[in-house]
Amino acid sequence: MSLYTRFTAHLDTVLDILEADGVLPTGLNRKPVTVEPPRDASHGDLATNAAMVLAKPAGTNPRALAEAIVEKLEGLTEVASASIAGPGFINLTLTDVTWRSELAVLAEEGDDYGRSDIGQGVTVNVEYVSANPTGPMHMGHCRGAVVGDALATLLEYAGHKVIREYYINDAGGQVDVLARSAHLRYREALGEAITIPEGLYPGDYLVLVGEALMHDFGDTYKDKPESEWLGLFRKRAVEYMMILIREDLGKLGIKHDVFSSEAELQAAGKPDEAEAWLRAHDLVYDGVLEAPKGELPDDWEPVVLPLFRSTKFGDDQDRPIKKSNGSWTYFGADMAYHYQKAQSADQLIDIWGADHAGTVKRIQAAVAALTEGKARFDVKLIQMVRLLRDGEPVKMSKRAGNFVTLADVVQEVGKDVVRFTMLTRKADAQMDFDFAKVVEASKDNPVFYVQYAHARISSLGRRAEEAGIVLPAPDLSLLGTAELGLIKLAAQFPRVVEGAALTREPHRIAFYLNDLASAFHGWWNMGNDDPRARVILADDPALTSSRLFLSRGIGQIIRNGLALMGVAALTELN
RNA sequence: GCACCCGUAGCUCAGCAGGAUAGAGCAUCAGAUUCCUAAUCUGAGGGCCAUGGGUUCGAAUCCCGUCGGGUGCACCA
Repeated sequence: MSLYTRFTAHLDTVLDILEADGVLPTGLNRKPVTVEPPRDASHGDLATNAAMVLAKPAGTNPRALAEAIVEKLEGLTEVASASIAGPGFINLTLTDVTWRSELAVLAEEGDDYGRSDIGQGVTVNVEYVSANPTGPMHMGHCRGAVVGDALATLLEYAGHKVIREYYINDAGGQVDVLARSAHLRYREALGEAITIPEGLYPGDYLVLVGEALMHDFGDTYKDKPESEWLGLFRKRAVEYMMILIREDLGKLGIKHDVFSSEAELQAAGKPDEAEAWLRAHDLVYDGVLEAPKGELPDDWEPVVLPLFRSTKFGDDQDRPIKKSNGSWTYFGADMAYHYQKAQSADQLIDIWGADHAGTVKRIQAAVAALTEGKARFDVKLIQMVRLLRDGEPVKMSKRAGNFVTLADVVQEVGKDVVRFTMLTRKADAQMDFDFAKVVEASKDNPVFYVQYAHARISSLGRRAEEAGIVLPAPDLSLLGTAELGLIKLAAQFPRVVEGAALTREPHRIAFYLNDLASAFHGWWNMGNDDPRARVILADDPALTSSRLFLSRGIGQIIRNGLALMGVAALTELN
């Protein structure tokens, strides 16, 4: 239990007592009551707004209530002092012993320091990546992949059951194009000279697929009409693409639990089931869409389509679930897919590129309809990443097939750098990824800065050994003011993890680690001005041992934080 | 025309489950290196949190309008 959680419980007990004493009426809503570190450290270690938010419903004034609460809180052994400030804040200062013992807790819990059960075992399905199976992964997919994966890890750490899922879009027109492109490469593998026409995928990665297909089928389908091979080639080419994609994901350290196929979903009749249910509830009807506002497409004509009443759930327009040729729209299938996911999870999260922002409302409407409002469902939009090389945008053309692949980037800068960097911005803010900057060894680069702190800590252990200092058991009472400051920041880690999990914002971990690293570097550098402030003091094994203990604690937190981000901690820099 | 996202220091961005005097890095200026890795650190200046209202004891944070930027707008995925 984190220190903050513990004090929330303490405060709760105090409020119970005040209720029993008749100072507070029973049944007050305590939800707005918070226990947090104050922004300004001079206000103490913890602050609560309890008196302010409860005074009004209790029919008393904040100061009087605060006094009653303070009186009880002062009785706690962990509290050094409690005071009332401003409009009714209660500020607590904890004893040094309390903080020092938190350091012992950290050492004791190790890799689990920061783990919590706030998720209460609720199952969350996180669907991320879901790149079309028509080619290798490129950098456009990267950020969503990392954010989704880190979020999944974070939720697990916070006590959720997590299903990591990938939706294979293998039923649309683009996989026909893939099949035709693969067939062309197949003919090429059989010795034919080919030219790639406009509209087919030109990428080199299909050469291998063509060769594989040649091994699979010999020349059986070389000159056959499309109708004889299209379905088969589609299926086989998608399989090969998924092997490629899994490999790419593996390079980023990402492994999904479930891969769901859109084609299989349709073959199993899931969209039909969803449609039938929705029709029975008058949520699907046959109708004609209004002409789109703004510029009218050339080929627009009114047609009757089965429409889902997404307007009933806040969308601007009802949405077709089938095309005029009778096949399912992407939305029609996706709707059924989300319904299927909701069968095995309490909550759903989709990680999407921001270019799909326009379709969020309809899928949320569909989930609300099909689960009758029971499943929490969030769509997290991931903004674009601009690739730069020394400040200049990297030119890419998907049509020419020369997009920057994820594998190339991982190869160039490394998995850990890619993952960390992708988490140094809030997901819904655009970001730049500069090949030069992300590997720069300077404090401008948080990836490096955090790793450097960890490397320094690791070096301390080695140094102490080399110096041959015989270390006694650490005596935490030797740690002074500067060390306590570091401990207080370290003790916030569990709170940061909880906050990141609740708001589903994994980037908070990266920012916290940067702050922690900064505090550590500052502490370390005190040793430059004052040699007595160094960690390793050959003539003072007791102090050395205590400071090493603290350093290791900081190192532990950096490792825990990095682990949540899927990044390995470095023990030395090269 | 409509919807969504964004607007915080000169620049890049945190902070937004409402909390006290709005933070960090870069850049600028002034300092620290016989050093446990200075690949670092210390300090200073720099803000009508786009704007106008509203809710609240309290708003950068929540709600509405306006302005500015980005994205997407029929049976593409």
